Amino acid sequence: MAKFYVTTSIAYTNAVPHIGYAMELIQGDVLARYNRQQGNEVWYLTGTDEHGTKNKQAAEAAGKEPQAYVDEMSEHFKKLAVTLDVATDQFIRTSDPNHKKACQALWKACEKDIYKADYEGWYCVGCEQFYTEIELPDHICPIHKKPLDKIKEQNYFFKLSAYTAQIKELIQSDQLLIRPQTRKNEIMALLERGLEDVSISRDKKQLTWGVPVPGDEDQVMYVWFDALPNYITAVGYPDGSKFQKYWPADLHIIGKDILRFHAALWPAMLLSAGLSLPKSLYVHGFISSEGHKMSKSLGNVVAPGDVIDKYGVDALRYYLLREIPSDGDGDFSWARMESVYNADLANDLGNLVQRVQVMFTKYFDRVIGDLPPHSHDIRPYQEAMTALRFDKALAEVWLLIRGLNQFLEEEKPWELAKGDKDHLSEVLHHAVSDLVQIATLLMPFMPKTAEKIAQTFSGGVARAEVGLLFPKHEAKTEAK
RNA sequence: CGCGGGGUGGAGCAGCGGCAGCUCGUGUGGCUCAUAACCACAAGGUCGCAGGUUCGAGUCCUGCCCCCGCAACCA
Repeated sequence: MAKFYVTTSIAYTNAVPHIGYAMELIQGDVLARYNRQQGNEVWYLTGTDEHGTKNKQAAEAAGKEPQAYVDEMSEHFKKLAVTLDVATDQFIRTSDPNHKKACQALWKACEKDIYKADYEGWYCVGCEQFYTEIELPDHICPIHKKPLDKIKEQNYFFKLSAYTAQIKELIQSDQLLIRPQTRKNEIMALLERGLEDVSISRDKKQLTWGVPVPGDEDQVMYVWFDALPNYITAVGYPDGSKFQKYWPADLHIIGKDILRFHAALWPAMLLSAGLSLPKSLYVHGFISSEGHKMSKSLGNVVAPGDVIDKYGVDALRYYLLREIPSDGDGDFSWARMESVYNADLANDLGNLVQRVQVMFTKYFDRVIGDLPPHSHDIRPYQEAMTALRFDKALAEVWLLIRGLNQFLEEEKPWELAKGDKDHLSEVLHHAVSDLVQIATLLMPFMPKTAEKIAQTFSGGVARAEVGLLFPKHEAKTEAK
């Protein structure tokens, strides 16, 4: 039995969860469930990133103490996972005392690559944050409309530059596998230019809400140096037994915006500390809404809960996994959601399950009995899963679903029912066998739906009481 | 010359050197087991523009136009 340790990125708690984080959680869940199904020993980790200036500001804006604020925000993310039917094994919070202690241990393990130097930057007192020359060339804070101060302070730096060659080699050779390929290319281009040392701490005057640098009370860790280690502190770094068992992670699921942290800084930290590197990164894209970047001012931000209320959890999962390309950016639109729900879920799949169930009920008084073996070659599905192409895997399942609808059309069981009962039985048993196989393939993607299909034909009996999988949406609206 | 993604029938996408394909929508027909569902057929594309390579180019090369992200603490 192999182990499979998969993580999502940890969500930043300065805002409520949106659909992008939901997608990441769901993608992780698909892989976790798929691996459990294969008999692997899975550890699926997610959590929240709770330190840093922005969290502190968000807390102040909400009139709360930072800890109270992140406690509350973290709950939103935990609840989202439950709502989405995402079965995580662990939820880590970077404000956990254990995490902080382990971060400090990692800092010490990296100490040979840490040195003190002057950091100079443009600082906004209002934001409590540094901006780069490139971000704000005019040195005016866009939020506070005030000139930035040029501040010079002593910080700790990490010798990231020293690891450029080594990391380049590890990524090039796929020892640290980055998928999709285009993201690997992107990071290789960055490595080609060379990595620069990075500041990994802030003066406590600028950043109070974070993990103290061990042995220096005046300095607090830069949030990434505290966030990235969650993947090892969660499982018990430095000396927990789970750490021995699960590290290195098999896969980190991340968004494209944080690729460089995971493909450069994180590996360098691990190398410095003498630890193994994660085996692979999977980088998903962004979701736009109605063709535009989601933004509050445009009013097109999609809350996962709204979609679930209208269409149900599995429909949201299906949309995010099938309609958003697994290797790039995608778009969410309500019209498309409606279309996908009706066409793929209600008409193709839901109706198919229903018609087979009804025929057993009508023609055989519900009795199914034993089933013939599954008949379909699922290698294309498996290949898509291995390649992390959730969209393609689902497309393969839908080929089976459409194929079964066609099969019924060709065999015309409703006509066989008038005479050839033997052949009728054969045809319908084949149909149920197919549906059970389809349910198995769908399980990682839509666990509730898969379960319902299995139940509909469980115990050798067709069970009408399980009900429709995806009631037509018009009906649902009228019922409200 | 900052980096990257993209422009293919009404809509959303696949194809990435060899007869332009899929889903939705539309039209016609079939069927009646089914959630007015399912199945078949059809209409609809000078594959962003201009050059080039090739026996042959959405597919490779060059230039241009247009959209969309990112630019080192927004998944």
